[in-house]
Amino acid sequence: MASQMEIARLANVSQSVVSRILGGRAKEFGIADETIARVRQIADAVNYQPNQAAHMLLGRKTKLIGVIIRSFEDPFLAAVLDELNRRALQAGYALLVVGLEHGEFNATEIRLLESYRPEAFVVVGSVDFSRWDESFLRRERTIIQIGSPVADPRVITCGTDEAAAARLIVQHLAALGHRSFGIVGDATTPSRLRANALKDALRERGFSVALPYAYLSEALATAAGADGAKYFLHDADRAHWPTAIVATGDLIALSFLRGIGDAGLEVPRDLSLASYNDIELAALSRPSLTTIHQPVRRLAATAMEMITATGERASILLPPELRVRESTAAAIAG
Amino acid sequence: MASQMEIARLANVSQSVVSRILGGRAKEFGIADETIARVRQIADAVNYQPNQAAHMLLGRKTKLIGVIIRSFEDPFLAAVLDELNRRALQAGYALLVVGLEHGEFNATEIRLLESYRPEAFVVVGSVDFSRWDESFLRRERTIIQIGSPVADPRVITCGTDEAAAARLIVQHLAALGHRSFGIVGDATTPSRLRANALKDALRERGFSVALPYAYLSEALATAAGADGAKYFLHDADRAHWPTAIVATGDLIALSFLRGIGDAGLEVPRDLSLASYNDIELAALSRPSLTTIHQPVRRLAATAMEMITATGERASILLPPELRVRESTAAAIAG
DNA sequence: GGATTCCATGAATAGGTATGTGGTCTGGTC
DNA sequence: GACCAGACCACATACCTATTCATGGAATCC
Repeated sequence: MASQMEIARLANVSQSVVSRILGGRAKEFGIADETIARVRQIADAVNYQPNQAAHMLLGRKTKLIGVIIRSFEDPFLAAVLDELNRRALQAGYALLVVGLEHGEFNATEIRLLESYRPEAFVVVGSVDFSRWDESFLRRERTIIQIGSPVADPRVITCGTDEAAAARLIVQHLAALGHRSFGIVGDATTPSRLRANALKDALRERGFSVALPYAYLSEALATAAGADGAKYFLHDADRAHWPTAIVATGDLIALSFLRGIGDAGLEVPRDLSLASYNDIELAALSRPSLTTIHQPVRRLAATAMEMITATGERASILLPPELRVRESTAAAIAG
Repeated sequence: MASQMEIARLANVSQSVVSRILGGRAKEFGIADETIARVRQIADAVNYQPNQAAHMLLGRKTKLIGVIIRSFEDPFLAAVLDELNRRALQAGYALLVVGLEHGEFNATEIRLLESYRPEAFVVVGSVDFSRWDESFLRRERTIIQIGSPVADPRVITCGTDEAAAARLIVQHLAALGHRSFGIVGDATTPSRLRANALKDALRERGFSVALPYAYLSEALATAAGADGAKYFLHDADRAHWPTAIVATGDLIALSFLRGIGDAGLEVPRDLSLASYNDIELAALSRPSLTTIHQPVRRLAATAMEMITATGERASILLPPELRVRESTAAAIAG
């Protein structure tokens, strides 16, 4: 709380000397050892801490990273945030965090963030940038997005290859003999992206996509899973039932699982279920989930490197990995 | 990015006029309508945003709240953070967030936060303040802790009544005929607090606590649940097995559930399981968890009110609520 | 017409830090 | 005894905004 000025008064030196000592440039300016020791000791005694406001005002680095997260409650995004936090602290950065209401752009929130002049922005999760304010995206400001890549050239993405992920899932399910597929998701951007990638992957292998079985609920996350289960269960025509369902996220899968189970169906006996993200609980549910693993640490680490690095920066796609667990099994003989 | 000075130059007025107009005090100073319009328009054109650094330097409100969270990955704490975020944005505050490594105090991290001079600190989750730096706790700075109350007079707590919660659980299990109890948790502060509260509640009702069955694993969260399951299963003396287990958190309970299930035991047939927090997935697991519900919104809202309010502030204890679900049932006849 | 009041705006300042420039000693050199 | 070189430090400034005080012109009044 004490300023350099106060310390200067107490030490009987000028503020500039204090600045040079505390800034670690004492030797460079040939300040007497005795003075250095005295100032250091006083600074310690009054619990000196640099005033970031003054730094910012001097046009120096703010050592702030603006984090815009789609949701705190999504365990995958939370894991990214956690790793981001770790890396940022190591690099001496503080995180100025804003969660998006309903995952949508909100000018007020972003402006609030901007007024603190963070050095870079990290968008955690997939969001629809097309609705975002041009003035936010336009400037030559580092914006790094972590999650499913969004096709926007103004944003540097650090994510996993969704097309490859979809192919992994489809290939796995096809190898188990599945021929009819369903998709459950919510109305968020990542869900949409994954649903599209899945349809592409299915088409690639010659499977026709029974469209009514691609269901993106208006509800969010866990509610979407329950909603999706209802949707599938209420279909009268059981003959057309898919034998495999892909959820666009583990939370959705877990809630879908519960909904399906409540109706007396069993996974994977009656239905195989795969999903995305590999949150911690995916391995702990019963049945455990076959899901696409996300390299959370590498994603966050890469994003932080991009921020601290100075040179060229380009979007990065990491290869996904499928963790096969209990929720997928051979299709029942038609 | 443009400053008031630049706008002033462009509009051919002094910076003070710009300040008065953009500060919404134009009328108060009787500035000509034409001037107001001109300045407003230019400010808009250059995308003016106030420089928080200058505000801070003027000794004004920083509009920053320092958030210290025990873990991003705990869904309960994440939910609190989410609600805190919502309320803070409404009040025009930004959140400067730091996650604690291993839930422990770290002077460097806190100092980083302090250098931005937040108006208040919110500690999300229960932490052991006794190990914290005196200089952080000493000053007359608002520090509000959300979660299981820690007995530290320097910190204002906003949490649920752990003693009452423990009584609710014990009463519920006792009513189901349970007479032998076990506790599973990890080595974190909230786990310890709850374990102690549970022991007190059991003692109150005259149940002796078989101490070996209060197991606080060194592992964290989900790992602790699996570890706890192993611990109980490896006990040779099945005769002394408790019929009801209380986990100190839903994540621990879910992982314990999986571990117990892998050994062929079924909840609640062979064992009743209760826990704390009522995270979203607690209702979606199979079996769903009987758990203490936390009034997340009220906790966060109350904390924010304490920050914005000016008068006296005192710790608040909210009454807990037990959500009875599938994981608890009548004890097997001894 | 000189004094008074109002109106619209300008100038100056504080706040904490880093840095370029100038100044004051001490001790040594011819 | 005048001069010089280091060694050590102080002064001044910029950064951006809110605010106090001051200024200038125009209109009003007796």
